[in-house]
Amino acid sequence: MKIATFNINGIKARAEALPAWLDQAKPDVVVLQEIKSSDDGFPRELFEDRGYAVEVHGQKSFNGVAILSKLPLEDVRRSLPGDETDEQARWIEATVVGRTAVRICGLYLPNGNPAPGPKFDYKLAWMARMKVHAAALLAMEIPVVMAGDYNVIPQAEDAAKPEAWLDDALFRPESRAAYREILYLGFTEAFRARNSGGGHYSFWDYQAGAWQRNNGIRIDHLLLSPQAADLMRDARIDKGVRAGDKPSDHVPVWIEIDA
DNA sequence: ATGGCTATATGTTATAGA
Repeated sequence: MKIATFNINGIKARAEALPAWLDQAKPDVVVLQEIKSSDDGFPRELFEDRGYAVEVHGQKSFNGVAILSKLPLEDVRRSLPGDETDEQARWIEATVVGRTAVRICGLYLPNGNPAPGPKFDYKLAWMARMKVHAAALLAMEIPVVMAGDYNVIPQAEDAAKPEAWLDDALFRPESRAAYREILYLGFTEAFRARNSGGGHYSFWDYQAGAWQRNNGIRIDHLLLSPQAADLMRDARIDKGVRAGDKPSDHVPVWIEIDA
Protein backbone atom coordinates (compact mmCIF):
# COMPACT_ATOMS: atom_id res chain seq x y z
CA MET A 1 0.00 0.00 0.00
CA LYS A 2 1.49 3.31 -1.11
CA ILE A 3 0.53 6.21 1.18
CA ALA A 4 1.46 9.80 0.36
CA THR A 5 1.15 13.23 1.94
CA PHE A 6 0.98 16.33 -0.24
CA ASN A 7 0.39 19.96 0.75
CA ILE A 8 -1.10 21.16 -2.51
CA ASN A 9 -1.55 24.87 -1.64
CA GLY A 10 -5.02 25.23 -3.16
CA ILE A 11 -7.02 22.41 -4.77
CA LYS A 12 -8.36 24.63 -7.56
CA ALA A 13 -4.90 25.91 -8.45
CA ARG A 14 -3.66 22.32 -8.62
CA ALA A 15 -6.50 20.95 -10.78
CA GLU A 16 -4.00 19.91 -13.45
CA ALA A 17 -0.80 19.18 -11.52
CA LEU A 18 -2.39 16.98 -8.86
CA PRO A 19 -4.22 14.55 -11.21
CA ALA A 20 -1.08 14.38 -13.35
CA TRP A 21 0.94 13.30 -10.31
CA LEU A 22 -1.73 10.76 -9.27
CA ASP A 23 -1.65 9.19 -12.73
CA GLN A 24 2.14 8.93 -12.64
CA ALA A 25 2.77 7.99 -8.98
CA LYS A 26 -0.35 5.85 -8.50
CA PRO A 27 -0.61 6.15 -4.71
CA ASP A 28 -3.28 4.05 -2.99
CA VAL A 29 -3.94 6.69 -0.34
CA VAL A 30 -3.15 10.42 -0.34
CA VAL A 31 -3.66 12.93 2.45
CA LEU A 32 -3.92 16.48 1.16
CA GLN A 33 -3.33 19.71 3.08
CA GLU A 34 -4.17 23.35 2.36
CA ILE A 35 -6.98 22.52 -0.03
CA LYS A 36 -8.22 26.09 0.67
CA SER A 37 -11.72 24.98 -0.24
CA SER A 38 -15.05 24.35 1.40
CA ASP A 39 -16.45 20.82 1.24
CA ASP A 40 -18.91 21.94 -1.46
CA GLY A 41 -16.20 23.52 -3.59
CA PHE A 42 -13.92 20.48 -3.59
CA PRO A 43 -13.68 18.95 -7.11
CA ARG A 44 -14.44 15.39 -5.99
CA GLU A 45 -15.07 14.19 -9.54
CA LEU A 46 -11.41 14.77 -10.48
CA PHE A 47 -10.53 11.94 -8.12
CA GLU A 48 -13.66 9.81 -8.16
CA ASP A 49 -13.21 9.50 -11.93
CA ARG A 50 -9.78 7.97 -11.16
CA GLY A 51 -11.21 5.44 -8.75
CA TYR A 52 -10.54 7.25 -5.47
CA ALA A 53 -12.90 7.48 -2.54
CA VAL A 54 -12.88 11.08 -1.28
CA GLU A 55 -13.33 12.43 2.25
CA VAL A 56 -12.99 16.17 2.83
CA HIS A 57 -12.68 18.41 5.88
CA GLY A 58 -12.77 21.78 4.21
CA GLN A 59 -12.79 25.45 5.17
CA LYS A 60 -13.38 28.50 3.03
CA SER A 61 -10.18 30.18 1.78
CA PHE A 62 -7.69 28.71 4.24
CA ASN A 63 -6.46 25.39 5.64
CA GLY A 64 -8.55 22.35 4.76
CA VAL A 65 -7.53 18.67 4.54
CA ALA A 66 -8.75 15.65 2.61
CA ILE A 67 -8.10 11.95 2.05
CA LEU A 68 -8.18 10.14 -1.29
CA SER A 69 -8.15 6.35 -1.29
CA LYS A 70 -8.44 3.55 -3.82
CA LEU A 71 -9.90 1.42 -1.00
CA PRO A 72 -13.01 2.41 0.98
CA LEU A 73 -12.55 4.93 3.80
CA GLU A 74 -14.17 3.83 7.06
CA ASP A 75 -14.79 5.46 10.46
CA VAL A 76 -13.90 8.99 9.33
CA ARG A 77 -12.98 11.58 11.98
CA ARG A 78 -12.87 15.24 11.00
CA SER A 79 -11.19 17.05 13.88
CA LEU A 80 -8.37 16.81 16.37
CA PRO A 81 -9.92 16.12 19.80
CA GLY A 82 -9.31 18.35 22.79
CA ASP A 83 -10.80 21.74 21.86
CA GLU A 84 -14.39 21.98 20.68
CA THR A 85 -13.92 25.70 19.97
CA ASP A 86 -11.17 25.12 17.38
CA GLU A 87 -12.75 25.84 13.99
CA GLN A 88 -9.63 25.46 11.83
CA ALA A 89 -9.84 22.47 9.46
CA ARG A 90 -6.49 20.76 10.07
CA TRP A 91 -7.18 17.09 10.86
CA ILE A 92 -8.88 14.15 9.17
CA GLU A 93 -8.45 10.44 9.78
CA ALA A 94 -9.96 7.24 8.48
CA THR A 95 -9.37 3.50 8.35
CA VAL A 96 -8.33 1.74 5.15
CA VAL A 97 -8.51 -2.05 5.04
CA GLY A 98 -5.99 -3.75 2.76
CA ARG A 99 -4.36 -6.99 3.89
CA THR A 100 -4.73 -5.43 7.32
CA ALA A 101 -6.53 -2.37 8.68
CA VAL A 102 -4.47 0.86 8.73
CA ARG A 103 -5.58 4.01 10.56
CA ILE A 104 -4.44 6.97 8.44
CA CYS A 105 -4.37 10.54 9.77
CA GLY A 106 -3.95 13.62 7.56
CA LEU A 107 -2.80 16.70 9.44
CA TYR A 108 -1.97 20.32 8.72
CA LEU A 109 -0.10 21.54 11.78
CA PRO A 110 -0.28 25.31 12.38
CA ASN A 111 2.56 27.43 11.02
CA GLY A 112 2.87 29.45 14.24
CA ASN A 113 4.56 32.58 12.94
CA PRO A 114 5.23 35.12 14.19
CA ALA A 115 6.86 33.69 17.29
CA PRO A 116 6.33 34.61 20.03
CA GLY A 117 2.66 35.54 19.78
CA PRO A 118 -0.87 34.12 19.74
CA LYS A 119 -0.28 32.11 16.56
CA PHE A 120 2.75 30.46 18.16
CA ASP A 121 0.71 29.74 21.30
CA TYR A 122 -1.95 28.13 19.09
CA LYS A 123 0.68 25.97 17.40
CA LEU A 124 2.06 24.68 20.70
CA ALA A 125 -1.43 24.10 22.14
CA TRP A 126 -2.39 22.20 18.98
CA MET A 127 0.72 20.03 19.30
CA ALA A 128 -0.13 19.28 22.95
CA ARG A 129 -3.59 18.14 21.80
CA MET A 130 -1.99 16.05 19.06
CA LYS A 131 0.26 14.35 21.62
CA VAL A 132 -2.77 13.25 23.64
CA HIS A 133 -4.53 11.91 20.56
CA ALA A 134 -1.37 10.27 19.23
CA ALA A 135 -1.01 8.35 22.50
CA ALA A 136 -4.59 7.13 22.13
CA LEU A 137 -3.86 6.00 18.57
CA LEU A 138 -0.75 4.09 19.75
CA ALA A 139 -2.83 2.35 22.41
CA MET A 140 -4.89 0.72 19.65
CA GLU A 141 -1.77 -1.33 18.81
CA ILE A 142 -2.55 -1.39 15.10
CA PRO A 143 -0.76 0.13 12.09
CA VAL A 144 -1.22 3.91 12.35
CA VAL A 145 0.18 6.51 9.94
CA MET A 146 0.10 10.19 10.94
CA ALA A 147 1.01 12.02 7.75
CA GLY A 148 1.00 15.65 6.78
CA ASP A 149 2.53 19.08 6.85
CA TYR A 150 3.98 19.27 10.37
CA ASN A 151 5.43 22.76 9.87
CA VAL A 152 8.41 21.59 11.94
CA ILE A 153 12.03 21.34 10.77
CA PRO A 154 13.17 18.48 13.04
CA GLN A 155 16.95 18.97 12.77
CA ALA A 156 19.44 21.45 11.33
CA GLU A 157 20.22 19.00 8.51
CA ASP A 158 16.58 19.35 7.40
CA ALA A 159 17.17 22.94 6.21
CA ALA A 160 19.56 24.17 3.52
CA LYS A 161 20.18 27.29 5.62
CA PRO A 162 19.36 26.40 9.24
CA GLU A 163 20.80 29.68 10.47
CA ALA A 164 18.01 31.54 8.65
CA TRP A 165 15.31 29.68 10.63
CA LEU A 166 16.58 30.10 14.21
CA ASP A 167 13.80 32.49 15.26
CA ASP A 168 11.13 30.94 13.07
CA ALA A 169 8.18 29.00 14.49
CA LEU A 170 9.14 26.05 12.27
CA PHE A 171 12.54 25.65 13.94
CA ARG A 172 12.16 27.21 17.41
CA PRO A 173 13.28 24.91 20.23
CA GLU A 174 9.72 24.80 21.61
CA SER A 175 8.35 23.52 18.28
CA ARG A 176 11.07 20.91 17.87
CA ALA A 177 10.66 19.76 21.48
CA ALA A 178 6.90 19.37 21.02
CA TYR A 179 7.53 17.38 17.84
CA ARG A 180 9.99 15.12 19.67
CA GLU A 181 7.49 14.59 22.48
CA ILE A 182 5.03 13.17 19.94
CA LEU A 183 7.69 11.17 18.09
CA TYR A 184 9.11 9.66 21.28
CA LEU A 185 5.73 8.31 22.37
CA GLY A 186 6.88 5.47 20.14
CA PHE A 187 6.55 6.56 16.52
CA THR A 188 9.02 6.07 13.70
CA GLU A 189 9.57 8.95 11.29
CA ALA A 190 9.42 7.09 8.00
CA PHE A 191 11.75 9.11 5.79
CA ARG A 192 14.54 9.36 8.39
CA ALA A 193 14.31 5.64 9.09
CA ARG A 194 15.46 4.98 5.54
CA ASN A 195 17.47 8.06 4.48
CA SER A 196 20.37 9.79 6.22
CA GLY A 197 22.15 13.10 5.85
CA GLY A 198 21.16 16.53 4.65
CA GLY A 199 19.88 17.83 1.36
CA HIS A 200 16.43 16.18 1.54
CA TYR A 201 13.63 18.75 1.44
CA SER A 202 9.86 18.81 0.93
CA PHE A 203 9.26 22.58 0.62
CA TRP A 204 10.89 25.32 -1.41
CA ASP A 205 9.57 28.89 -1.15
CA TYR A 206 8.18 30.49 -4.29
CA GLN A 207 10.34 33.54 -3.58
CA ALA A 208 13.94 34.39 -4.28
CA GLY A 209 14.65 31.43 -6.53
CA ALA A 210 14.55 29.04 -3.58
CA TRP A 211 13.93 26.02 -5.82
CA GLN A 212 16.66 26.93 -8.30
CA ARG A 213 19.11 27.41 -5.40
CA ASN A 214 17.85 24.26 -3.60
CA ASN A 215 17.12 26.41 -0.57
CA GLY A 216 14.57 24.06 0.94
CA ILE A 217 13.31 22.65 4.23
CA ARG A 218 11.91 19.24 5.21
CA ILE A 219 8.62 19.75 7.04
CA ASP A 220 6.26 17.11 5.60
CA HIS A 221 6.50 13.89 7.58
CA LEU A 222 4.92 10.46 8.08
CA LEU A 223 5.00 9.11 11.64
CA LEU A 224 4.38 5.38 11.96
CA SER A 225 3.20 3.33 14.91
CA PRO A 226 5.41 0.29 15.66
CA GLN A 227 2.89 -1.95 13.89
CA ALA A 228 3.10 0.26 10.78
CA ALA A 229 6.88 0.70 10.96
CA ASP A 230 7.30 -3.09 10.90
CA LEU A 231 5.49 -3.13 7.54
CA MET A 232 7.46 -0.30 5.88
CA ARG A 233 9.23 -1.15 2.64
CA ASP A 234 10.20 2.28 1.33
CA ALA A 235 10.00 6.02 2.09
CA ARG A 236 10.76 8.73 -0.44
CA ILE A 237 10.24 12.35 -1.49
CA ASP A 238 8.94 13.08 -4.99
CA LYS A 239 11.25 16.06 -5.45
CA GLY A 240 10.75 16.30 -9.20
CA VAL A 241 7.15 17.46 -8.78
CA ARG A 242 8.48 20.88 -7.74
CA ALA A 243 9.92 21.39 -11.24
CA GLY A 244 6.60 20.72 -12.96
CA ASP A 245 4.06 23.16 -14.38
CA LYS A 246 2.36 25.45 -11.84
CA PRO A 247 3.66 23.49 -8.84
CA SER A 248 2.73 23.68 -5.18
CA ASP A 249 5.54 24.94 -2.96
CA HIS A 250 5.50 21.49 -1.28
CA VAL A 251 6.15 18.11 -2.93
CA PRO A 252 4.69 14.67 -2.11
CA VAL A 253 6.34 12.44 0.49
CA TRP A 254 5.32 8.79 0.47
CA ILE A 255 5.81 5.37 1.98
CA GLU A 256 5.21 1.85 0.77
CA ILE A 257 3.95 -0.50 3.49
CA ASP A 258 3.19 -4.20 3.28
CA ALA A 259 -0.46 -3.80 4.18
C1' DA B 1 15.16 39.49 3.30
C1' DT B 2 12.55 43.02 7.72
C1' DG B 3 9.39 38.98 2.30
C1' DG B 4 11.77 38.82 -3.68
C1' DC B 5 5.91 34.84 -4.94
C1' DT B 6 1.43 32.50 -4.86
C1' DA B 7 -3.47 31.59 -3.64
C1' DT B 8 -8.00 32.97 -2.15
C1' DA B 9 -11.97 36.10 -1.77
C1' DT B 10 -15.60 38.52 -4.88
C1' DG B 11 -10.93 42.32 -4.86
C1' DT B 12 -9.48 47.23 -7.65
C1' DT B 13 -6.42 45.23 -2.08
C1' DA B 14 -6.10 42.36 2.23
C1' DT B 15 -4.62 38.23 4.45
C1' DA B 16 -1.92 34.12 4.96
C1' DG B 17 1.71 31.19 4.10
C1' DA B 18 6.89 29.40 5.66
